[in-house]
Amino acid sequence: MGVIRKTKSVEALLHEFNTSDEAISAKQLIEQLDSKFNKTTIYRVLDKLEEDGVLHSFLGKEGLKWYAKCNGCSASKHKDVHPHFQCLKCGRVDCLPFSMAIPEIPNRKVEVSQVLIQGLCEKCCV
Amino acid sequence: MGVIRKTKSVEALLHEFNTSDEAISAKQLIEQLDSKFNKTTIYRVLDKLEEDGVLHSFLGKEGLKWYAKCNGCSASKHKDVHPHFQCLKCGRVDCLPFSMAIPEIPNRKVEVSQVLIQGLCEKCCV
DNA sequence: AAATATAACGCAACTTAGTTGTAGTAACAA
DNA sequence: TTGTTACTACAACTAAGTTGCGTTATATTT
Ligand SMILES: [Mn+2]
Ligand SMILES: [Mn+2]
Ligand SMILES: [Zn+2]
Ligand SMILES: [Zn+2]
Repeated sequence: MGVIRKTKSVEALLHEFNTSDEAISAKQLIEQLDSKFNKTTIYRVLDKLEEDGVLHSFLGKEGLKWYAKCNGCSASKHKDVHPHFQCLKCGRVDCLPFSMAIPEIPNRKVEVSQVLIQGLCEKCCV
Repeated sequence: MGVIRKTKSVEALLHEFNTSDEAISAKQLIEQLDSKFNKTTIYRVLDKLEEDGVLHSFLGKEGLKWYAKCNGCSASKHKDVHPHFQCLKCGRVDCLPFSMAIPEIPNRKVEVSQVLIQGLCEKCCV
């Protein structure tokens, strides 16, 4: 962790991610914590937590930014790469606990890949 | 909604996609055709062409909307599903001509999936 | 060829996720 | 307790994309 102070907003955000296993969108966090923190603060803390390897981010269905806890990442190395799943009915998003093989592509150098699978989640399936 | 008239904007947009094999972002089309058509028109024609199975859309790196030609799709069935590649250096995007197997996920019903691979393109690789 | 119906157009105003600049405040180490 | 500066709130901004509406162009009918 680089230089990050234990401020109220940092603790509130970490609390959100520690009391849920799902991903949370920046939008949702801003709504939830609206009375307590300014949206700018939330965006900046999220940035910082990502830099420090505490969270990772990705884009969901409508191009919104989502965040989720990292497992075993650090400021210097983000190694926790995996696909994400978004429910088309309730909108919830979570990290899928496996990795997908990315094929080599002729004449191109693959560096990252992001996979977003969409469908019905456990709760909406039944 | 099959009723589409052969207007100047429709022809101009189709021309863009017929003279290039790459995907093109809405943003780029608006810039390119700025002197000829209003951006609202461009967005609406792109919508229409997608509905009609002429184009398909997806989100790129920064959440921008990209479009590319469909192969063998129709208004009733979009069957042309494949990953996309975006170059981290020049920003260009194209369709990858193969399909990726999406794993089944326990207790979930997979419906769609979008894969965006990022790295260096053919031109930027050397 | 003219009249008609309506799809498509341009424009301006709007929406909204996310960003930027800045002056004041609070965390933490000295 | 004091000093440094990371962090915060606020307001103003950015930019991709959307919406409403009066006008224009395309295709169809007469
Ligand atoms: Mn994840
Ligand atoms: Mn494609
Ligand atoms: Zn669901
Ligand atoms: Zn390139």
